[in-house]
Amino acid sequence: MLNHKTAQIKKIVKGEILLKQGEITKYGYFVNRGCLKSYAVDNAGKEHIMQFAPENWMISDLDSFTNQVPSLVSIEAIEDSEVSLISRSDFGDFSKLEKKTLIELAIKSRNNMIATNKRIIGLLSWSSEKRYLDFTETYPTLVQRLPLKLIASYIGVTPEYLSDIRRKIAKK
Amino acid sequence: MLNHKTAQIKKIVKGEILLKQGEITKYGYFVNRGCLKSYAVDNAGKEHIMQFAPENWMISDLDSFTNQVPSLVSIEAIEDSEVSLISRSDFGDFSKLEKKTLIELAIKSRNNMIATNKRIIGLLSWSSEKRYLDFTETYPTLVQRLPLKLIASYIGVTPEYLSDIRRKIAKK
DNA sequence: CGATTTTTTGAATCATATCAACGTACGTGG
DNA sequence: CCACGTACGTTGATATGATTCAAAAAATCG
Repeated sequence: MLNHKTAQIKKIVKGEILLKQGEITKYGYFVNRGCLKSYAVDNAGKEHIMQFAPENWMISDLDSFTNQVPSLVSIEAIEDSEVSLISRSDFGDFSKLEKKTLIELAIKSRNNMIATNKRIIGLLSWSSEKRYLDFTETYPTLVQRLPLKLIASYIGVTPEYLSDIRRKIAKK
Repeated sequence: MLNHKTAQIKKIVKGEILLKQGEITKYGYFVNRGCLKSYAVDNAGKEHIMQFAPENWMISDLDSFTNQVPSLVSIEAIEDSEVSLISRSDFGDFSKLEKKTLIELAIKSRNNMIATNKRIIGLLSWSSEKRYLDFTETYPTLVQRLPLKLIASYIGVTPEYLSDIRRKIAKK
């Protein structure tokens, strides 16, 4: 979809921060290697993960990228990674894109929207155990790859409680 | 964006159900008049509202519409309404759409995605009071128009608890 | 008006968070 | 290859935000 050949590439180490909550972002990031996360920090200083982006995923604060407003999230590498930078000049104005690109974009957006809608339904109406089980089914490779505390943050519970959930599941 | 002039129109009364959770949907709905909701019912029989769709909004289960899988939500009129039906033959295949339509779609999808992302951040990291206050700022007209219990369901609390929240806010 | 729905109130209970302590695994430098 | 430090995971005790249930009060509607 994006012209990765000409895109600017950046290598980052685990822990490196590409965007800080409250800043206005210039870029979206396409992950070539490694894994990033986007997360919001609440008033109590706790981190809540919005998205994981392993290989071939894009990550950004879409509102900040599109409308140049302060970002609601920070973006940070959770592994040593390599990303392609997506700039507003390449991608901010849809009318410059080819029809073929727009169709690809529409399909990806739709799939993304479906997954995101499901996440909202899960947060509203599923038990935390069910949210965890759904995560393991939807992202089996991430379950292996990520520490428990990050998964806990993504599904909306504390690490301690996810530990309880796992124990209860194991007992069955 | 959609060809509303030729679209099939349907009038429905308050309480009428256009899609039942678990069914495969044929249509998306564009609301000309009135207001609909989409909602999931959990194991305990409780209703959780995914989306409100007042005038000029579209509502559907996108996964069910696109992939012909069972819907995770039901769609129901919360006021007497009039909707235009959007069918898969009109809208299922992006390559049939004109470039201009694709651009409009991309913009609407992006705005929708921004709002949806914000909702997830809210559910993960905001207090229920903050979620309510954000709702009143984001959808001031709906606050007037909708009963408290529906707003409670949307922000993810019980009506009783939203009543408490309102009292606490009023005291300040 | 009366009937139905919505909102409020209060008490008991539950799911999950918090905090602190301990055990475990891991990675890096010596 | 070992030892140490740091990050991660588990456990249990206690605290809290939110739900549940029941009932009364208020608003809405035919």
